[in-house]
Amino acid sequence: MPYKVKEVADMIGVSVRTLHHYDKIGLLKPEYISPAGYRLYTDNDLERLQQILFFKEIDFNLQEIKDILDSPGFDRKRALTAHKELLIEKRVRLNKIIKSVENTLYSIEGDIEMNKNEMFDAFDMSEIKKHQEKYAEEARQKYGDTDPYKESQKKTSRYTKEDWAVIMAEQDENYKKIRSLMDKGPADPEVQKAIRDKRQHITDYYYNCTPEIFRGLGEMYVNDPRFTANIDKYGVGLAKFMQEAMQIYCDNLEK
Amino acid sequence: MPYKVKEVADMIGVSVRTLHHYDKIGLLKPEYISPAGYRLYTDNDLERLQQILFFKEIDFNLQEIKDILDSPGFDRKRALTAHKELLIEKRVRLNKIIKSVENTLYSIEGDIEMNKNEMFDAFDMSEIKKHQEKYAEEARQKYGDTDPYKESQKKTSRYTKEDWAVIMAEQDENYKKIRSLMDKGPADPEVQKAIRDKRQHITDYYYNCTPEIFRGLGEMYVNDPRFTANIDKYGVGLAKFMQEAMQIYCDNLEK
DNA sequence: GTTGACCCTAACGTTACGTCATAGACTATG
DNA sequence: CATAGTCTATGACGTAACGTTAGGGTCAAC
Repeated sequence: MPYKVKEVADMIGVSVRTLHHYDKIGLLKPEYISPAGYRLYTDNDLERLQQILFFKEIDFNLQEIKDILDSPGFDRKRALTAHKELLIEKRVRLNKIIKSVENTLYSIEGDIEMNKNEMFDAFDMSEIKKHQEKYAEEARQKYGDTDPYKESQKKTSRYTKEDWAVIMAEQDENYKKIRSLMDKGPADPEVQKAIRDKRQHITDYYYNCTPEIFRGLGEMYVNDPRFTANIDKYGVGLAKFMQEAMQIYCDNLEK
Repeated sequence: MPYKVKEVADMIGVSVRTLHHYDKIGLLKPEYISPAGYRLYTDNDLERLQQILFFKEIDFNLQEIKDILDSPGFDRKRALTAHKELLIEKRVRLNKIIKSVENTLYSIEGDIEMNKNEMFDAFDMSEIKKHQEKYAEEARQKYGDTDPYKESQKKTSRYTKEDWAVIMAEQDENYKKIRSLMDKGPADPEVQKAIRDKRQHITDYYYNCTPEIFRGLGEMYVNDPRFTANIDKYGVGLAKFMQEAMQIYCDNLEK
């Protein structure tokens, strides 16, 4: 009981033309063809179509999808990881744009003509460099000229002022969340989840934060007074608490 | 001292071909043409180009940009407001996608095969159709009914399960934040900022929340026991506190 | 007076389909 | 069983915003 084009189209929510197209470019050829030349799709075909839509949704183009689905040894994990980075960048950018639109709106509301320079400051890259330089020296001492450091430099060099606002806000939220959970103890599931988010945050925006690095970072939170001071702004003892939670988190990873 | 194509291109960061294209479609015609037929751009032209790039950045197409820049009475505020909605929707979707990719990654890491239904539940395809309908509808009635309820219905009908998760999480954060600020009093700047966020949240995801409506909403928080109970889950007295803060917020708006 | 960098127009290529146009296949009903 | 209505097929042109040759002038410098 195979399905005809329109049945598939209605079931999955694509157009008939799309199926024709996928057939033509060899991305999805129906398993059977009726004597009259009708395309007859099986459940296998539907599954493949689902896969196609999944990859399309995350912005692969059709050729890439074909490559992915057709090569058996394809490294999906790496592809997805790489792609996730792109998506994050996209989101950072989108946030920036929304902010910019909001600002323009506020300025219109307030009848204050936004001058063009201000309007385009949002898209200015040079501003950021200064901000970056400020931390560069410090970071070099801490991390040395290691890979994570370089990777971070590469990534952060692409961020704008607005990106930083978003990143900082996220970090801020995270600290606050963890502080609010301090009385539950460092091993609490919610705390551990927040710690995982913290590591994810670092990986997303700075560099691939391995467990070893993450553990080391925790150590610094208590051993480097600058870190401690910075974190304890959110609550006395937070730095120490985070270090403990991070250690537990890393221990659990190794099991 | 006008600029030639390549100079403009290098200065602003677009391709020469793009300038040719904009010229051809009448979006940006250089103020002068040299005897040899060279395009010669003035500072005015550069300014217009900046404007073009701004609107392009926020995803208007070239025809729309032309309309905006060429009609003096164009209502920028409405255009931007409408556009912001689209961007928010885009972000909600993007978040959903990132989550899905992350889940896929986790499942790969954990060697747990994610079943296909789970994998694709996230991508409700009917959603896409609605999105298309929305464009047609918007074009037809431009700005028809302002009834907040209908607007909200229209908006929320487009949200998927995943969207709701994001929206609810935001709301949750907001309540928690305000609760944590309760001892500062309802007029505190931080509280007022959170209240503004609250209103923005409503406007973003539900309907255009005017000050009058917002004030009325505050009243309901204390007068409708269902609201009160729901909000006071976050902390006893929060509903009352929010109502006071919202009142102060609205009072300040009127000044 | 010739190089090399720059300018022009014209026109086809790209992506992922949408949208006809034309014509055959299948199903239900009178 | 003829006919209407729905579905199927294959072209083939249209879309958006340019990229990319191709073929041929222009200009300042050496």
